[in-house]
This record gives sequence, structure tokens and C-alpha cells, in this order.
Amino acid sequence: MGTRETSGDDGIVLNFDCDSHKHKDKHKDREHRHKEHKKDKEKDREKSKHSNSEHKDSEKKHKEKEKTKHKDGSSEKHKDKHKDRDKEKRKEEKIRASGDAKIKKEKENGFSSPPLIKDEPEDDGYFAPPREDIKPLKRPRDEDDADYKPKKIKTEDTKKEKKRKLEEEEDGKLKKPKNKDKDKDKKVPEPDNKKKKLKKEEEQKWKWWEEERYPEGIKWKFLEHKGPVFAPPYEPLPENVKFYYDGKVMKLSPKAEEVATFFAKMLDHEYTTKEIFRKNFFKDWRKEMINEEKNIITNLSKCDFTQMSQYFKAQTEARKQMSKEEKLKIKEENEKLLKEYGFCIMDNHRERIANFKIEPPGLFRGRGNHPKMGMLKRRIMPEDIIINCSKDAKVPSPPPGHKWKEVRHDNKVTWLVSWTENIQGSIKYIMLNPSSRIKSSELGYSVSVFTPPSLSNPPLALGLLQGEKDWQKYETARRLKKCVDKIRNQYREDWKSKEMKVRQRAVALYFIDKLALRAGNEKEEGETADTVGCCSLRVEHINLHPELDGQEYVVEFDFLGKDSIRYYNKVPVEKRVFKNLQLFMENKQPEDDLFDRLNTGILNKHLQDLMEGLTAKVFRTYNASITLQQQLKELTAPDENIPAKILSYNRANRAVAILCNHQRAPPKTFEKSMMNLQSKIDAKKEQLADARRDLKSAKADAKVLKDAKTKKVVESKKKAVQRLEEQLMKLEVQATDREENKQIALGTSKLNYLDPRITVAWCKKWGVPIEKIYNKTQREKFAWAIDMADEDYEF
DNA sequence: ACTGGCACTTAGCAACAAAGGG
DNA sequence: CCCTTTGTTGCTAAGTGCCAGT
Repeated sequence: MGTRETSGDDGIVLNFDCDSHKHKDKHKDREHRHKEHKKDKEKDREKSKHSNSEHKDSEKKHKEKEKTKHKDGSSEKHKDKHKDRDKEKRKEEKIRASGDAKIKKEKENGFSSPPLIKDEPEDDGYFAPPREDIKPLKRPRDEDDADYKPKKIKTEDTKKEKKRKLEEEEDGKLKKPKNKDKDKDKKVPEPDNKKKKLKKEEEQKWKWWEEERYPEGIKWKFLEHKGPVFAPPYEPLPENVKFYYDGKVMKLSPKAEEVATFFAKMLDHEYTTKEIFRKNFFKDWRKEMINEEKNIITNLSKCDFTQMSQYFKAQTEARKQMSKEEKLKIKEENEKLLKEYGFCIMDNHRERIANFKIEPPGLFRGRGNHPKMGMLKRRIMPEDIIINCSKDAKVPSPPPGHKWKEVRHDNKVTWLVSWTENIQGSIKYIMLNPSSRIKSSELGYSVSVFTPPSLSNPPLALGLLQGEKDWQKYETARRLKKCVDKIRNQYREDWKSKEMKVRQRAVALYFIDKLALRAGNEKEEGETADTVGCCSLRVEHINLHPELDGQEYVVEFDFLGKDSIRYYNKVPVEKRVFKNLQLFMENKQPEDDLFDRLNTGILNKHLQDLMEGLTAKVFRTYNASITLQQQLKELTAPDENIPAKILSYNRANRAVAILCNHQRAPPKTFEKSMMNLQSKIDAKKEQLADARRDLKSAKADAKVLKDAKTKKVVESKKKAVQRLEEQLMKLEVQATDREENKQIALGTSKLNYLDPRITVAWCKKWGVPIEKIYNKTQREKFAWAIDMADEDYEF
């Protein structure tokens, strides 16, 4: 580093030493990766040969999650494998669209067979009255939530509930206090319960809010659930479905057969042709074989799974052809399952669980060029499962003949069930559904969802566990808004720092701020696809152009980010940034870290000093939300009609999605549906022309006749024309919207980055019904915002 | 300081369900 | 009413960031 340091800086020299270690190590580690890299590059190069032009044209390519590199034309040494892979890749692109769906379908989607878990009877039992020794600590509420009335009802009441309610009434709902006292809680007598369910619901809801807010990392006081639903057991293939090895029929042992079916189900998928996939699969498959099989089956290419594959296709087909009754039956069964296992009781409130079904076994398919693709994702057994619930809750029973790995009572976490997954060794969790609030109760009478609460007061009382967190996230982003100027000035200053580390930090932060890049934690090599974020950018990921297309100091980014989605962008930057980048890149290999003295820990620590709660990802939230707000301001034309306004909204949303690089593969049927729409438009135009003609002649008649009747006709024709015009315009808007949205995914930003209050305010301001922007799930998730934001809300 | 583990958020795509057109 | 098209939900991988232990 010394060499690339600015001259004469001691600090730098010092740094250099340590750095060089780091550097070296990294370098070493990366060596072989680099090789892989090159291969990829080569592949990609070839692939993208025809149009190596930028962005637009190549977008399709990006889609496929493969790495596409432009630079580096050097490595030509790779052989056959590459070629194959290359081919595969191309194929994959295409096939992805066509083959995929089919195959997937056959996958067990769940529940043909009854869950292993045994259930317990009573519903009533669900609600375990809180023990006295457990007292809810409430967090202070600042507002009055009384307005919010849920509709659900259920279960018996508890004294606490009642009491709380009473208390509330007395106090006039405002209490903010952390815990008022639990003593108080005890006093109220309980009224009858069954009858007034409605009331009860309310109470419950209210109480729930209260109890949800605990201090100091406590997530709940009471938690009870039924445990997970396991994947249905493997059903052996019928005798007539044969597997062939080297042309000869072979009967597989059950385990080996099961794993073979996983592969067979994916046969149409391109990745079953990928070297890595096949290698990983075969290795894991062999582990499941009995010795005899191992001895015989030594070459995957000699395996013939086609009968299996056809069998599954037929099954899928059959499922599609099922009669209505059969389908209905299945549906009912699923609903029953949901009712039974899909909810838990958390602090007296019945909550929807997000993923109560354990992930079924299968072959792992990571995203992008994942080194572990094709590995066997093993079946999860009760013995792998850790159950989390409160001590006073009824512990779910494991399936007969089994036991849980562990039952714990950790109220500092939100998960109900966890297990360790075998591919990456990471922990998987069963948690609550983020959008879930009150859902219909098992009694069935509760009203569907959550009626938009009286818009009157309840300010933020509405946040539920997740909702509140969500809200907090946006509040943090708003705090950033207040000091972002200062921070920007500071990092600009830091570009001049004598310390390399500070400069790197400042430049990285600039990218994060300006381009909404992700932080870029380090990842273990060989464990995951090679993707990067800001701090983990490598020299090979950027190209510097002192001048490009008439602009000065352009940085060209090209790397794979989260989910192996390509980030490609050419950005003019300030001269100082540019010079710094040149400095950072001096004497480095392409595979070296661009910011070799920086990592997310260092960066976030610094951010924490600048503002409490500030981390790299807050910038994404902030920039996304502020962009939406600005764009809405800019794009909304007061006089436009609702569809046009919605288009404006979508455009603003799109601007954010582009900023955050939220892409999607163009829908498979995109071209077709576009054409359909166009023909609709044409038809509409014709209709309109006809109607206009009619109108004209009617007018002519009216001029002559002047009687009331003809006048009326004119009026009605006029209306018809108007109606058609509106319809046409709506269609045209739709076409524009769709076209512009071809490969942009709006959902992610809407759900995760945009302060919903901005949207709510905008809707209120322009009279756009909120349902036009948020669907039901979204409205549930953002209920707090819908409730609290008025049209003047400013992010 | 560094690392790995853990908890929780963010992500895109496929399956499924509902809506719309003939 | 059937079939296609579009919107919604489910699924689970892949990130972020904090924390404890060294």
C-alpha cells in the first residue's frame, strides 16, 4: 500500500504494514477463486459477445443470474468445460422460462399426507392465562390507541384483559407508562365472556398492543404454538416406474430412490446439466445409496430418470385435471392445517405464523453461480427442531415416536421454531407473519380483517411487533434526513484525509449514499455465489473513465450484488472521488479489494458515531423514501385523472426501484401480453372513431330537427364518446406502465424501503383510493401508516 | 480488533388464486 | 362457463448488523 499512498503520510505507512497482511491473505484466498472467475468471465464474454453494449441491450443477460463480465479479455485458456457451460448458460436463459414451471409443479407442495404432528384438542386451551408472576411490562405508549378496534374475538378472557380495559377506560386511554402496575391489573372481576365477543376482541387487541411493547429486548411474555408441520413423508414410486442404469432396469433402495426423484423432477431444468450441480448432486446421492448401489452407480450420465420424470409430469397433469370437489377438498384440508398450525398465541393475541411448514427435502439451488447447487437438502426431523415457547405454555408435542432436539424458553427472540440447515449450516426459523394482525379467528365469526380503524386518533399505537419495527426504521431514516447534509459535508472532507482508511471509508460512503449500494459484508469464499456490496467491491468491478460520452470522471460499475443480480451503472463522480479511486486501485490486481482497509464493521461504527442508529442500510431506506417523495411531487399533475395519477405514482416507485436496482426477469409472456394489450387499444380506438362518427351525425340531426329527442341522443352519444376516451386512455396508460416496468420489480421497494406514510399522504392529498396502490396484504402491513398519516405528512 | 454465530430483514421467482375475456 | 391473463401469496435464499468470545 505504501506505494499507493499519498506520499509523506506516516499514518499511511503504518497502515501499510498491517494492511499488507490482510491483503496478502485475502489475495491468497482469492487466488483460486480468481481462476474460477476467469472462467466465468470467459463464458460470459462469449455469451454476451453479440451485444456487448451496455446496459439496455444487455439487460436480458443480466437477468440470468450469471456473471457477465465485460472486461478482461485475456484468459483464453479454458477449455471444453467452459464451452459446455457456456452453452448451458444460454440454454438456461431460455429454458428458465419454459421448463421451469412444469417441473416445479411436481414438487411436493406440501401436504398430500397428513402432518405427523399430533394435535391436541382444544382450542380453548390455546389461550393460557398469563401467570401472575409474569407481568407484562408495557412500554410507554405515547398515544392513544383506544380507537383502534379489532374485530377478532376469541377465547376466553382473562382477568387481565378486562382489567386492563377498565383501566383504560378510566384513564381515558392515554396511559403511557411503562408499566402502570400490574397490581392494578389484577383487580377487575371478569364479566361473562362468551357473549360479547366483539367487545372481547377489542379488548384483546388493545391489550395485545400494550403487551407487545416490552422494554429491553423482551419480545413477549407468553408464547404458545403447535409446533411446525413437517414435510409429508416420501412415497415410494409405483413398481412400474423404472429407473435405468446404463440401459438396465434397476430397483433403487428407498432412500436412493427418493433422492433420485428430486433430480428427476428437475430434469427439464437447465441446471441439471451444469457441471457443479451434477457433481454436487451425485456426491450427495451416493451418500444415500446402499453399498450395492454405490458399486453399480458410478456415473451420473448413465442414469436414466426419464420414466420418473414422466411419472411426475403425469401426476402434475392429473392434479390439474382434478374435479372441483377434489380440489375443494384439498383446499379445505389446507385451511384446516392453517387454522391448526398457522397461528400462535403471543401475549394473549392470536398471531399468524409466516412459515409453519418445514422446508421439504430436495436439491439445493442457490441463486446465481452457486458452488453448492445440487447438494441434497436433507429432510428435517423432529430431532432437529428447537421449540421456543414460554414456560407456562403448553409445549407442542413431537410426532409420535419422536422428540424435539430441545425446548427452550427464550423471550428475547421472536422465533417459535428453529433448526439448522445442512447446506450452509445456517439456522432457519419459523416466525410470525409480518403482515399478520388479527386474522379471522377459529371461531369463524370474526370479521375478516382489520377494518381500517377509525382514522381519528390512534397515532402510532398501531404498530405491531413488526409494524412497530418497521415504523422505527423509517423514523431512523427521517433522522438521517436531518443530518444528512452534515454527513455529506463530512465525507467530502474525508476524501482529502491523510489516512487511507478514512478516505476509503468516505468514498465508500459516498457510493452508498449516492448509489444506494448495499453495505457489502464479507462472505466466506466457496460457500456462496460470488457477489459483492460496497465494502466488498473489488478492483475488477469498476472501470474508470476520465471521460466518457461527454462526461468527465465516469465510474463504470459492473458487479453481481445480492441474489446475483447484476449492478451495471455508469456514474459521473466528483473529481476527488475519481482520483481517490485511482489511488485505491494502484498496484492492485483485479481480484483485490477496492477498499482494502474497510469493512462493514468499520463503516458502521463510524456511522454510529455520526448518528445514533445509523448504519449503511439506513441510507438505502432514506434515499428510497426521499426519492419517492420528491418524485411524487414532481410527477403528479393536479389535473390528471386517477389512472394518470397512478401512473405517476408507479413512475415514482419505479425511480426508486431503479435506484435500488430491484430487477426482475421480464415475465415470460411479456411480449405476448403487450401485443394483446396493443390490440385492445386498437380495437378501442376503432370503437371510439365509430362513436365519434355517430356523435357527429347525431349532432347534425339535432341541428336540423332541434327536438328534445335528438338532443338527448346527442347527449348520450357524447357520453359514449367520453366513456370510450377514458377507457382508451386507461389502456394506453396501462401499456406505458407495463412497458416501463418490464424488468423492474416494484414490490421490494414498496414493501421494504418506502415509508408508507408518504404514499398514504399522497393518496389522501389527491383523492386516490389507497387500494389502488396497496393491496390487501400491504394495507394490513401498513395499517399503522394508513392510520396515522394525513395528507400533510412529510417524510 | 476479529471472527463466527445468531437473529432478523430483504429478495426474486414460482405456484396459486382471482379476475377477465370469449 | 371455460380458459387465459394478471395479481397475490408462498417459499426460501441471501443479505445486514450486532454481539459474545477470543
